[in-house]
Amino acid sequence: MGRGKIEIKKIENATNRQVTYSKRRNGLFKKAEELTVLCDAKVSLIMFSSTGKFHEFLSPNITTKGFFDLYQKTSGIDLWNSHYERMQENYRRLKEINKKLRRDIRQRMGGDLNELNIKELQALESKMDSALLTIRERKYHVIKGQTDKHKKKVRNLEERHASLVLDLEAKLDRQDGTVENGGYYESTMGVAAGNLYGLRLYQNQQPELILQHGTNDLRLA
Amino acid sequence: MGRGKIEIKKIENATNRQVTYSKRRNGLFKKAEELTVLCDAKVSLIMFSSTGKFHEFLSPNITTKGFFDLYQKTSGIDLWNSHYERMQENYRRLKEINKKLRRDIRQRMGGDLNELNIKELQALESKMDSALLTIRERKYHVIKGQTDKHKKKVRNLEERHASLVLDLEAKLDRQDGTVENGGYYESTMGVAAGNLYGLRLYQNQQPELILQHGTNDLRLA
DNA sequence: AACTATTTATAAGA
DNA sequence: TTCTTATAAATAGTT
Repeated sequence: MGRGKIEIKKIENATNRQVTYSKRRNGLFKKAEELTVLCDAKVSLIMFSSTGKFHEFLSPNITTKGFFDLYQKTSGIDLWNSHYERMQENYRRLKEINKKLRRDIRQRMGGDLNELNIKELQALESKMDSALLTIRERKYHVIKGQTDKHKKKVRNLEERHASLVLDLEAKLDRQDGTVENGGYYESTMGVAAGNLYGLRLYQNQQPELILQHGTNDLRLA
Repeated sequence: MGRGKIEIKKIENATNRQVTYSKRRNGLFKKAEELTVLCDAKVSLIMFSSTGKFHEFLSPNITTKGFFDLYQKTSGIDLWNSHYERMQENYRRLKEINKKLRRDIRQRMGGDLNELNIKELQALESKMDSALLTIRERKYHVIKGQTDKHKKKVRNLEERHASLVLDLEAKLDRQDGTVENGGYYESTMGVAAGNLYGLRLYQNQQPELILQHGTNDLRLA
């Protein structure tokens, strides 16, 4: 249909080919649409030119996805289930492993033991026993660590208190004050000093301080 | 293009519509193929008639799947990735659970304990302890079951042996033989009877039989 | 992109 | 369905 008849074979002239592609593409689309309307049909027409450009016609009231689903259902041709299969296989395997892990844990928690024979029971008991040992060791290790930390803290506090006491004593020394004439002493140092001495008494350490309390020599031995 | 011009709207007469569909479908296929050849294009043409029948044209050297892949890549339209996503999400979740289960087991085996604080360690120890108790109980239960079974077996054997002994005694009785003149007795019953008596001695049960051995009265009391 | 001679598709009828 | 054929539509080559 044209000025001359043409042979149906690839058009070698690229420009010519491109023009023919454009003309015939429109013709095809027009016919596809006419068929859709005239015959109430569903048509999907997708084309890629030799240069890679893509054009598509799709009957209205349907998506390309819907069309492909319909295509698969009607033709029985599988387009992408094969893509699934590896993942499905992996999923299945993972599920199986999961099941085994769960059973293992259940048994380690004392459930599902009916499945085990005497030998397996003994093995499980032995494993649990040694694991329990390790856990206990670890627990004691952690407890000891915490205790040591606390001890260190206490020791540190003690040292700081001792140094405060020294300061206090030095101050009292410089004032040449006595406990007996202590109006000033009581009012300025009262509670703090009381606590400090209280601490010393409670700790029952370095009692010399207390014993020398009555004298003016408050230095530590 | 025909005897008369037609309006492009749905053909109401079903037969007519079917005929037109058939004719135009062929025309479309022919044009699609010509385009493929003339312009070196890739064409996918899929049609469903109003009656649901499906026909397809596809340029050679490509599969429908390959075509759809190309379509997705070129158009950016996702046809089935969404199908993947749910499964991928499930897979991811399962993997996460799996990881947790493994860690749990490792900890129950005495590994990875550094991750646990003192409270968690104590909880784990307590759980393990009670589980171990259950396992031990189960083990003893199984052992007891086996022992009982063995005991029953032994008792059964004993009974059968006792009945054999009775038979033997009855036979000896009928022969009016004594153990002392026992040439015949020794040769026929020797080893078996010896074992039977041996068993009885070992069991230290019903000693009457042994005590009455010297007499002719071998019946049990 | 438009023109148009010609080929091709197809509507209606058989 | 298929064939026929008059006619509409598509388009090859040209401008």
